[in-house]
Amino acid sequence: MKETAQYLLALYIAEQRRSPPIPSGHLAEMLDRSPAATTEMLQRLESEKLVDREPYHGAMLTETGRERGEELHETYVALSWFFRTVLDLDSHEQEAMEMAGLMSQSVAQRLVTLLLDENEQPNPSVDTRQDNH
Amino acid sequence: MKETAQYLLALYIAEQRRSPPIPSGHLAEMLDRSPAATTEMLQRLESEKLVDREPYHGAMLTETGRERGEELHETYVALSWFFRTVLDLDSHEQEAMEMAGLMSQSVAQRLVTLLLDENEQPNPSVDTRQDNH
DNA sequence: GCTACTATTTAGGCAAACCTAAATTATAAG
DNA sequence: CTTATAATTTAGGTTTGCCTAAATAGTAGC
Repeated sequence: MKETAQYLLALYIAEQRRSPPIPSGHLAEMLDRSPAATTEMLQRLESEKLVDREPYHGAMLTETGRERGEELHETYVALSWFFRTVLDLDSHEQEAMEMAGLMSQSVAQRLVTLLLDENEQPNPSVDTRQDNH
Repeated sequence: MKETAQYLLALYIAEQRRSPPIPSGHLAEMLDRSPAATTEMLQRLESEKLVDREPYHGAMLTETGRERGEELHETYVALSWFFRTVLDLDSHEQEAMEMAGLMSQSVAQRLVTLLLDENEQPNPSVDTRQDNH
């Protein structure tokens, strides 16, 4: 039941870029899964009242699903920032998406706080990149 | 095939504290799994030549298994340090064990490097704890 | 408004990990 | 040395998440 998070996050992100409902094929591509796997997972999420589905057209987050998706997105952004700025690693957005759903609430929350603090009063020594501008 | 890492790491840690072979029941307790699940996983690891098993007595890492276990342990230590010192979270060793096996090589490696750098020339502003001594 | 094409869903199967209960093996006590 | 107890393994089953192939629904061109 951990993989569900990835679909919620992908759906959340997709809904920011195009208007719902999001075709299952689009999610399948984002997550590198078969269309069939995506349909199946969306049905599971629907039964958990996290998404609304319009068969053959697409899916969209319910209110509850959007709340969860937003949390995941915050964590995802914080993780991406951490990978890029602290660990000096590019192109790790996919891993950030995967990990966002695997961390405990407390770790996720502290990580988000860390990013916010860092944006408020930047601390150059935290940014380990060679050339940060 | 991601859960296997946890057993390797637990076995690696157990082997530091007591002499091999490590009874499956001991691993089961460390990982909060049933004895049956542990036996099954050890058999799988054995078929992958990562552990040697002595039925009804216990298991020990092979050379290959120990290499992998050591990597996982480094990552685990770095993660524990990160949780405690950067995120100011205690009692997250269990989560560190779980996550150690889920991260990519590159992220794990950078995290370990970060810890080593930090030990060489400590940077107080990275340690976000209120009272660190 | 058909028809051909594309996208989605359904059907059927598989592998990884887990569990409980039953069987087996090891061990400790008398 | 035998037996009772404790630990481990085997047997049988479940859930999650994935896949391919077949069926179905939607859509665009004529």
